[in-house]
Amino acid sequence: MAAGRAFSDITAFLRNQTAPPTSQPLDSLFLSSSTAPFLGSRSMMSFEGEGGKGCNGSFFRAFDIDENGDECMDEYFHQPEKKRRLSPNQVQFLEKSFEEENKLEPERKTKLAKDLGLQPRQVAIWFQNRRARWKTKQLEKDYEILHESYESLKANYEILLKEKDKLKSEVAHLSEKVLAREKEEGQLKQAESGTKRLQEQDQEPPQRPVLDSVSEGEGSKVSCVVGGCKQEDISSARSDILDSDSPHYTDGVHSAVLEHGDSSYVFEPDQSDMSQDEEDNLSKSLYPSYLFPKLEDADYSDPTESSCNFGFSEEDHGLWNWEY
DNA sequence: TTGTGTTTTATTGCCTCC
DNA sequence: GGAGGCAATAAAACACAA
Repeated sequence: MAAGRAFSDITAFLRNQTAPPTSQPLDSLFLSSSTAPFLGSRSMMSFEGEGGKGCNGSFFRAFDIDENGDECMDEYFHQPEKKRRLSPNQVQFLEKSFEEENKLEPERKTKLAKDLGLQPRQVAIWFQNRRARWKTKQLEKDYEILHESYESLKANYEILLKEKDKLKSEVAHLSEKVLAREKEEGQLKQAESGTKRLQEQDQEPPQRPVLDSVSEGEGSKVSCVVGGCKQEDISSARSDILDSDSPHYTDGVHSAVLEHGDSSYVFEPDQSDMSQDEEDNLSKSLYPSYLFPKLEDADYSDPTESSCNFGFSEEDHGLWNWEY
């Protein structure tokens, strides 16, 4: 490498240049305290001569001219201090060293300074600034990672928020249906009690035991009046009423709900206006276990025996067991 | 060429550690 | 108390558009 060769040649040259007796006063300047103007950086000009844009070659010119007299050199070294950038080769060398270890022990500092023809303080400053740049970069990286993580969490949060809203509106919709059902049941009971009263009025005075009339074959309607209504009669009556405006009530699910008689347990998704996909989605999104703890407590082992099966078929029960 | 923004080198002041 | 590290800052060097 020509540049590398030039670099080592110039380094050697510089090391020699600081030695001559004529530069003896300069050495004392180079070794001056940190508070004094630092002139050691002038040695760097030689590196910039390899192609550095900032090079004005004044160092060498100064020495060339120096042969003609001391005034020129004095003039050069008394001009205001100017910063000199390190050459690409010096920077490369320092970078490699930094990669190995970003802290600088005194021995390493001295060695680096010697190898590069720099003042140990310059090497220390370079490492100091390099650590600062590394820290800044690291902070930027950390920020980037955190930002990505934040964006991801935000996206998830928004999805969950939408899902929550959807569930909320479904719950509201279903609550409305439950209320409507309760209202219908109330009307039904009113109608039944009205019928009872009418039938009681039609009865003869209770001179004979009621059971006699049964034995006389009055029919099941009479026995219903005395012993309380038979379940099937009531159920069929309810079905008659409800079926008139709710055709889908005739399926097993809804009739079972009615048989249970406790409307507070009624939970009936109206799937009549949904496609199969929507039903599937609803099944997964609508019935998370935490929403309906009562259902969680119910025994689904035998839907026909359980008083808390809510009229759902066995395949329906599967919907309640999915993990949210 | 010049104005302006960025990068690099160097200083200063403060803090911690031995 | 001195050495060394760090943050903040100054200032020179550099890049680049107009």
